Amino acid sequence: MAEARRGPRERMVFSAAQLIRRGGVAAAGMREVAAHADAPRGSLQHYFPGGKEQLVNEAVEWAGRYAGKRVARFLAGLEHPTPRGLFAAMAAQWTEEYAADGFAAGCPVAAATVDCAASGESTREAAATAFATWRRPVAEALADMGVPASRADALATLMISTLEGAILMARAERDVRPLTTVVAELGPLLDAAAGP
Amino acid sequence: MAEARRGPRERMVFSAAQLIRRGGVAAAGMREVAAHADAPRGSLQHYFPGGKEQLVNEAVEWAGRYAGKRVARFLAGLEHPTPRGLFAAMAAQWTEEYAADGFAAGCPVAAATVDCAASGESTREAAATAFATWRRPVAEALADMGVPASRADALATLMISTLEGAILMARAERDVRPLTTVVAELGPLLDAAAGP
DNA sequence: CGGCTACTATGACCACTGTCATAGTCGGCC
DNA sequence: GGCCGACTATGACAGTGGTCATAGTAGCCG
Repeated sequence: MAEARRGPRERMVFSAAQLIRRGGVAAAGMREVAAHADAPRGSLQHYFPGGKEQLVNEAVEWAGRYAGKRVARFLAGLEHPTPRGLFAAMAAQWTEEYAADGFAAGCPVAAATVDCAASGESTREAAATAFATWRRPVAEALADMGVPASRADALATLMISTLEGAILMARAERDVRPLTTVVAELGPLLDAAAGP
Repeated sequence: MAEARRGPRERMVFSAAQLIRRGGVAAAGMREVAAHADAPRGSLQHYFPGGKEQLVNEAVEWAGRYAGKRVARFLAGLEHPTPRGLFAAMAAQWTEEYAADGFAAGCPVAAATVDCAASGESTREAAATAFATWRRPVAEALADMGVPASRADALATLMISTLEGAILMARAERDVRPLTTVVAELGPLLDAAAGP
């Protein structure tokens, strides 16, 4: 965090994602986004002529790219890459954040899906794109670890689904238990899929 | 659905849950809830003096009880109860709804968690209670199927987490693929936990 | 009948939201 | 300098949200 060396436009997208993470799309007001990004309010209509919908969509897509890139970082941090290790690292990012900063925030893609899947078609598409952007590197990593290509994508879907749900339950319970539990329970299945 | 033989109070709680399911808590206006429930607007402040927060909390708790009771129904519908069969039935409820009515709605507990976990402490507690109310019968069912007591609760957490995440992805993609995928992938693990 | 309680009806209030219109500033480039 | 584009600043607007205040109705009880 704490990169002040970005243009105001990117900062606003980032701030939008942060605020959406906390209270959903409706709770992330345009004025608040500008304030959080230390950006002038007048710039919103300049950079995002499509209005809030455009800003939200870019925030969701940004989150998808961020999650996708994190996969490579997680893999680099594992000396002995296994499916279970990757999943544990993905979950650990959340347990660490929750331990450090509390349970205020969740996944912005999930929030946008909940708030906009029925009303905002473009935002729903952005969320679908974000999930795909996230799932692809996971599936590729699984394939590299020996998971048959036919199952890699399915297991990536399983991992992301389970992680998203565990994030939800963890926030509701204010406890990382769901996150640690799903890692422990899903681990053997994931490693078994990577072959002998 | 379509039980008009309930009191206005219960109808409003039900309608609130329905509207929260679609667009989140913020999108479910009080006036809209009353209209959806065919209930007088003036009754809102009479039955829910605690305001919207109380109404939302009751809707979330109602959803938790509903989900918990569904578990018994699913079990009754399985002639040969297995963990996988239960999970498949839970997911099938969603695939069937999505096939019949489209992907407009998700889980109200998830929506309330996303929108209120950071801002509304009482709603967060209601969501935690709802998840617990849902998880308990699942864990008990698993235990009855032969899953060791020590693992039953963990597997129930895994099932609910995975289902919630798959619901999210399915709505985003407008495709039941995530739901069917997680059932197929998680099934063997669940059945293996039920013993030989 | 009077009186009481449960419930309904309706309008007003205030805080906000996203969006727009308009004007202003700054910096480079001819 | 003069011009022009990019960006900023600010106030207004129309709409909507939840909530409150007040008044009204229905039905039962005595």
